[in-house]
Amino acid sequence: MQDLFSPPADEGQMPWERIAIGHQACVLRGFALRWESDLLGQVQELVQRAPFRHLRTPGGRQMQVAMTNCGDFGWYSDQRGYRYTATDPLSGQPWPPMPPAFAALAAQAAEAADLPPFAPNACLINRYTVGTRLTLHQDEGDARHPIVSVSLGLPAIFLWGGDQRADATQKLPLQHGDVVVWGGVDRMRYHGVMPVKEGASPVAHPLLDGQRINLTFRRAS
DNA sequence: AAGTCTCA
DNA sequence: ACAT
Repeated sequence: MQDLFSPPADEGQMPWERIAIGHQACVLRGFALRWESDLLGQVQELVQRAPFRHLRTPGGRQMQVAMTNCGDFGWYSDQRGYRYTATDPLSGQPWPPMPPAFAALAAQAAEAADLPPFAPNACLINRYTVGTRLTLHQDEGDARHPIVSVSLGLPAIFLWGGDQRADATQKLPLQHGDVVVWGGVDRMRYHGVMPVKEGASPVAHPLLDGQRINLTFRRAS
């Protein structure tokens, strides 16, 4: 078993690139590639304990993105509103614990983004099938800590907006292994995902067959 | 408004 | 623009 907190031996073969998208926000292209095997294996196990499901927004609409969580808290939404829960309302059981490799990736991404030490206690796992989108929104949770967002599988166009919903948006192409980090003054910026287009999966894996999987790390409180 | 529809 |  490999030490999850040490870089793999072939780290030099997996370069990444940092692109600024704000004062305290950036895209880390390819940053998650060296965790690919761990991430996919762990997500498969997590989903058996806490399956993907379509949540309802307070407006009563069903979300296109299917979601589940791991960690001490999970993001949840229903007609009563958004909140973080310690247990999965579907099972009544605590959300599955956050795998050490997840926490390590999130911490190292925040460090690579020149943000203060980050220890997430919530990981939202999103599944986008072809045609699925996510409209502009702000991430809840403790805004003193950043958001780390990991893209796996099909590519997507990330919408990166401002502090107001009506602010102009940039379209950022995200590929398998890319990580977006936003904190500090950029923590509450609106963001979303354009409808995911059909395509060939960049990696042969059941989880990524015709799908995009996104991991979003944060501190709920 | 973490959604969907309609119009220009 | 619109609703729960």
